[in-house]
Amino acid sequence: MNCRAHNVFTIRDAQEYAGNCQSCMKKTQCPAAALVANQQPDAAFGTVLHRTIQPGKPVVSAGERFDGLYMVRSGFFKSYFIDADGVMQVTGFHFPGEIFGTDGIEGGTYSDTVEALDTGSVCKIPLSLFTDAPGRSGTLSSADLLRPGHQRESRMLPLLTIMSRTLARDRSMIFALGKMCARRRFATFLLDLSARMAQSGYDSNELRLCMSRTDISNYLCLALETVSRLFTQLHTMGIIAVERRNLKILDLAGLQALLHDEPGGKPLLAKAG
Amino acid sequence: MNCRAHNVFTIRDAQEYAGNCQSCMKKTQCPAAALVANQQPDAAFGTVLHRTIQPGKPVVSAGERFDGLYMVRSGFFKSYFIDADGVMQVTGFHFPGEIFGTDGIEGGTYSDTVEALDTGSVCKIPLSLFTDAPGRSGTLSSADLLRPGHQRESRMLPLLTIMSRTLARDRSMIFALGKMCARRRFATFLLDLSARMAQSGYDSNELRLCMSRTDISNYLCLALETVSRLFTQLHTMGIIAVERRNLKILDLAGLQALLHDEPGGKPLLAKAG
DNA sequence: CGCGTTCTTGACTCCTATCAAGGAACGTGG
DNA sequence: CCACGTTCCTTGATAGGAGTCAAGAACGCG
Repeated sequence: MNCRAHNVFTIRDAQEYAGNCQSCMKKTQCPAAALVANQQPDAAFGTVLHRTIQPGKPVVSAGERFDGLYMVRSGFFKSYFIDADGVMQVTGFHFPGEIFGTDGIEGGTYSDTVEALDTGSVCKIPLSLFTDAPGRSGTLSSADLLRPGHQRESRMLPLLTIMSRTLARDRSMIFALGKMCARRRFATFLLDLSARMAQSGYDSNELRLCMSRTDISNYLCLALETVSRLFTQLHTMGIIAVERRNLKILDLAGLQALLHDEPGGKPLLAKAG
Repeated sequence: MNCRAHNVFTIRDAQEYAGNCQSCMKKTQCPAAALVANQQPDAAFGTVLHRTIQPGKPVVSAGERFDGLYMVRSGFFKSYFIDADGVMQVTGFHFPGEIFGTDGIEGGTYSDTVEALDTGSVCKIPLSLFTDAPGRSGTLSSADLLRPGHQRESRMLPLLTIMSRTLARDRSMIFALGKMCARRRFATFLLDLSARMAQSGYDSNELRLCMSRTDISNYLCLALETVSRLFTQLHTMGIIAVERRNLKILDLAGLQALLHDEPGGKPLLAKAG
């Protein structure tokens, strides 16, 4: 447990290094960076570890002991779990600047395996960074929690925010799976990818799909063939241009329109009113 | 609607009363009870409010300002939201002893409407109870968070636990919607109800379905007719006995077996291996 | 070039939604 | 007590979206 932090990088083992939040490209979006900043440099807790991952290799594996959250520094990752019957479920894709690992908080072990889709790197953020008292006052008031914009010493807030965001994401996934037909689900997926690419600093119209068709179909809970057909369908419609794993959004409005018209699609079920 | 209860109840308005956690039937399962117990009686924060709800009336409505979590004291509740296109999604049912309201934490407003299925009562637990410093030390160590059994002053832990549990529940919902055929989804639903009835202190084999077939179908994202057919199907198979909203589980093993065999059902998709 | 992996395309089947109608329970008013 | 409308639920017939089976194309790699 070394912790000579800040400017000097310290080797921990062959793979892990004490990260330098000051120089990190993602420091503006990373919740850890802010917390590390106003803490004693020599504090034993709160050491952010940097690690590089080879394509196809796991960052964490399901069942491993929980030891913190992870932030994606570079590259793309997918997470999945395998249920009792051996059925795999891809639970998400992770982009630079995003956080994963919250699934390990409660049980003490991660429930998802997260692996790199290409070469990438992550920072491990110990949970203590969010929960231990900082140098100064560490207590929270509910006002802190309810006004995220407010700049107080509420170390816990980022964690709550991360979890709430995950909750919201899961909920829209439930909605997508339950109430949307295949095409609408697919359009939602593309728009989500696009928005997150933008968030991560990429061109939102120029997607490099880093995952296989199989991954996408599993994630969207559709058959592989259905996904493939949807790619060609939207291509034919002139909404996107696809060539292998490179995708261009040609008609954003058209793509968004797919979310609202029901092309005979799935259930309408109970309308409001 | 009276409120001279326990020792001294204080009137707040026509509906709300300061709850008395000491005498509450649910105090062993309620996260608030423990926290209230070791706090100054006259503290301004942390007042748990008790409220009775008429059938069909909302406890909270989507869009309302977040003002705490709720615990079900008695009765049954359903929560739902209505999306931009006016499609309703029932997001869950809540049993005595369970908590709802976490969906309001991040945005500052609730995203779900929660309404009573029959006459019931709830306690409102202010978030401050989990976040404000108690009389004594209020700081947390990660050890507290990772060892739930440990009896330390970690007020935050219950909140994290509640959120993690919600997260886990949502995830299994995603799995159910994405990877299970209608019958398996239905069996999962019944088993879940049964387990939670037991948790709430009822007979796990004798379910009084407090929600309509429409609610169930919406929740499971199936057509109303499909749900109806499933009731009769399992009835014919001798697995359950249904009469209106009263349901008896006659063959638990048989019900559980439905989870594992694939009767031609939905996708198998990517198997592990 | 052969071979494996990934992706596309086509033909067919089946689960479940949709349409349609009939029953059963409940409340209200006569 | 019975007619009555309303709501909730069941059952049947039909149709369509997406899964499955099967084969072929495109790419990457040794």
